Amino acid sequence: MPKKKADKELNDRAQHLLKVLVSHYISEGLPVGSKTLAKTAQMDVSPATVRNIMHELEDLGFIESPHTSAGRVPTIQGYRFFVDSLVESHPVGQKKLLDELQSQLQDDLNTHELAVSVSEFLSGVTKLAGIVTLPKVQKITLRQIEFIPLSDRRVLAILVTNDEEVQNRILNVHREFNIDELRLLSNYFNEQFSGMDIMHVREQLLSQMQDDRDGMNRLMNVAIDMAQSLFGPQSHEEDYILAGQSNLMGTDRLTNVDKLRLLFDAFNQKQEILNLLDHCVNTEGVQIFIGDESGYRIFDECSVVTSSYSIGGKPMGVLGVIGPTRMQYDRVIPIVDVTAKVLGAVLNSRG
Amino acid sequence: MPKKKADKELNDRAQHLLKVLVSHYISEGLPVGSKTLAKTAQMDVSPATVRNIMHELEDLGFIESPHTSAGRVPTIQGYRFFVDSLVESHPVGQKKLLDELQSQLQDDLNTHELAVSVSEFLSGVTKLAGIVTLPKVQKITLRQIEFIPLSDRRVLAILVTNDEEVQNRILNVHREFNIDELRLLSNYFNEQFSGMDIMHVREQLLSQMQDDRDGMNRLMNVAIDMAQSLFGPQSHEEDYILAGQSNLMGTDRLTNVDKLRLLFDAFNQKQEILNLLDHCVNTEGVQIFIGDESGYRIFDECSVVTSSYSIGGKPMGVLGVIGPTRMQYDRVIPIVDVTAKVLGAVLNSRG
DNA sequence: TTTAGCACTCACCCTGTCAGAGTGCTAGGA
DNA sequence: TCCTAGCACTCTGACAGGGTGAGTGCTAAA
Repeated sequence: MPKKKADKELNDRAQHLLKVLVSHYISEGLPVGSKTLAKTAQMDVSPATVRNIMHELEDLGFIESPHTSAGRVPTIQGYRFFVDSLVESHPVGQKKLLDELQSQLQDDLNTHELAVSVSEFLSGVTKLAGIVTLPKVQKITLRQIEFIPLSDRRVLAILVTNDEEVQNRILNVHREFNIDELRLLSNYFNEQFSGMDIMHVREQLLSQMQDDRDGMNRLMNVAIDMAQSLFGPQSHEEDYILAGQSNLMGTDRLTNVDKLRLLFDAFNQKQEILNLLDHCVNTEGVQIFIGDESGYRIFDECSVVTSSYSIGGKPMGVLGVIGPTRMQYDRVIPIVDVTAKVLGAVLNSRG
Repeated sequence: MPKKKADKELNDRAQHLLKVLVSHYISEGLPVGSKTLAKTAQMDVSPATVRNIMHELEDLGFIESPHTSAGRVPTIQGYRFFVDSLVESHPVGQKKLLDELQSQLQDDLNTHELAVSVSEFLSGVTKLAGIVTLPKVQKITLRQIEFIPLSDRRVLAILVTNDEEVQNRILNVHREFNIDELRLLSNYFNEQFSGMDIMHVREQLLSQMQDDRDGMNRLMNVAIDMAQSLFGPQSHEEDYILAGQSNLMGTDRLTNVDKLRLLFDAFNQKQEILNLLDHCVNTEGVQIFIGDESGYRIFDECSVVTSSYSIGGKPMGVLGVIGPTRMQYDRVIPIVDVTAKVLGAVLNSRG
């Protein structure tokens, strides 16, 4: 039985102390000293012993002292250990939580409104910033299409997809079309493609393009011309819903105005945040980025807790919360987890 | 010639000193003392004289001292005087500004995108928060309408109005309609009402309701049923566009986290801000609220500079900036003014 | 009416002191 | 070999005291 400390391993006692320390620091926000820790840990060891162990923990990089004679504070690695050791720690209260969320999600919300509700729920219940990406609907079923002529060789296309979602796009076309031509065209589209997956529509139209175009009727030619821009990849104007940003103000060391400002600017520009969230979408379960683990400097002092939600077993989007590194992970993690499942369920039930 | 000071009036010298004091405070951010003021004002008077006048100004409530021996700081009333005395002060640089703005406003922006651009322009050029309300289009011309059946006795109505704006509404109807019925209905609507003002459509339909319904055909009856919910007052989901909120962080005394937080919460809830902006919409020219003049506590430490913009001579919306009380009014006011005019012009040119 | 001078008042900065908390180290005990 | 008690040391934060500088109010003279 090798009692000699393995360089990267912690014995049970050290692990326990580390957990207690992180937990204590999270709740109090002050560096934790050996005396306090010895008392809190309920282990019947003296502060001196605790000091020795803390020294070890510091050597291993789990904790650090802000200065010579303050207590110790968890490092990112320390938080990481703490978080990883939280396995289904607080499943309590989830039932109540679930009810609360369900009651907020009324039936007649569209997807966007649903995301807003969920984001506000997350932010409200965690007192952090909530974030919900709109579902990346990969399977878009075309239901109906209408064309309306605008001035200047532009045509407004209205796509009704997936029962209730409506998309409007303006197409620049090479000549004027009158109403009757466009009606013919929309009839053609609706007859040929209604109920089909939008990707299929595109592929089909494009493959026909390979064939001899002269052999086709005029309508078909126009349809092909339009297909590219009509069914091409779309850019949502709003890709995620953020709520409760102001909860991040004045929390902890985020009082630092410059940091906060960077963060808020990032929220507005969205791109960096989206990159991070995109990475999460295909990961099962709750994912946690602590401090700069995310690889984005903006989140230096923050942690991001996310979970992807699924429709029909396929992950379609991400939700989560953003808060200071020193957040109540034991509470937040199950909340994010359950919320993702509820949102998935709601979206599923709509077929 | 009454040289005795009228209780509420300031002689030229005092006015000048007040202006210089405010201006100096705005640029430096520090309380202004008598010596500094005497030097800056270029009036060839001694600091002692200046002190006497400052005392007067303090009695009249234009300035105040933060504590016994700091210089003086403008009160809200002082700012108000300063601002009111700025008549067309800095018309310079407007040409350049105008060009810059024009170049940013590309032709193919829809109204929403236009508002975003303008808001970002305002925030970028003033380094404050920019705000633009979406035009309150009172004259909505119906161009085309389509109905699409959804499940559960619901019908999706798509209204194309004013050439390019598209609105989607879900109607709860009393029975199922099939596609053909709905097509008949939309044909009826399009034939009868296309090109008409939407208010007229509603009135006309409602007035017909007074008549004997039994005497009408079935289609007409359905149309009347739908009219109420279809053409009723709508609620925009996004009523104004805010940009550069983060510019408000760390400015001056807004470092106060709680204040800032209140402000950001107000931005999110929108209602209070909208109330304020609504008051401005029917006012000609630039309007300025300094500190709590707006009547909203959230803006205690802020000033709001707005101007309404018009389409066809009728004010349709409001734009402006929000910043700390100590902002460069002489620069900001003409910017807001010109921007409103440009936006109006752009919207007008679209007919 | 203006100016110069003077005494006074604060806010701010720097310094020193002190208590409290926490540590590292060492020596003794289990 | 591990744990513990004790001791000396360090650092922070709060507090008090003194000096400085900017600014004021008042008064008396020009």
